[in-house]
Amino acid sequence: MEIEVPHAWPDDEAEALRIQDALRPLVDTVGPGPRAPRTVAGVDVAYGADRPDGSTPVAAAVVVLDTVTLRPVATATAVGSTTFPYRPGLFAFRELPTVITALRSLHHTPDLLLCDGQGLAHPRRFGLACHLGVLTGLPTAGVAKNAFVGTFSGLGTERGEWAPLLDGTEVVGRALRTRSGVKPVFVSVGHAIDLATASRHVLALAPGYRLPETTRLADRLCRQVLRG
DNA sequence: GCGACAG
DNA sequence: ATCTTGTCGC
Repeated sequence: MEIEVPHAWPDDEAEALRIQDALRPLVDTVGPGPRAPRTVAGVDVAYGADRPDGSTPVAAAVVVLDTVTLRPVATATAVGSTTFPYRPGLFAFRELPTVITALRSLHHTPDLLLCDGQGLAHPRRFGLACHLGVLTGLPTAGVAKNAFVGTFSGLGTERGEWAPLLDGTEVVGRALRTRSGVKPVFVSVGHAIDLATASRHVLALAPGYRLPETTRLADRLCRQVLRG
């Protein structure tokens, strides 16, 4: 698919913050997004050992699933390297360049993109999923294994139950139980979709494990690519 | 000032 | 994220 990147990739923190500020107003937090997506893509990145020159090997994978069969219908991968260090809140600048490369080689445009990490549940309301949504124009949502900002309480123990993720009084996402008795995942809006719709799709994509099949398959693929 | 901090 | 096999428990 075609992706226009409106900014150069920053090499320092201050520039990265400026880019987030500039792109944040472009996020569509209303949606409602696809009610019945036919395909959903999972995106993930794996890292190798830091090189002596300070760069880090990166492999990105995109796996498109048919929402009915939950089987892959298309995949794309890319390898690269990063010099941007890991900084909570600036995660996207470390991962997105290679992810964009992979997406550009994808011969299919999914109805929804699920990212590993946060969307609006971010200190400046512009997590990885928001950033990728703005760059691609596709509906996106974040599915994180841990909360970044926000707290929740009163979450039931059964699969399907959820509790709002609150940052002060603002709902920034949702703690969603995808497996009974197992730690929830943290869903937040990325772009062009609403929270309830995004959560519904995440639950449907995770019939057997805590993480949705999209991210499980993307995770497996990028690790495989990183090796050889 | 101290600790926390998506992947 | 990554370094890593078996193992305790439902």
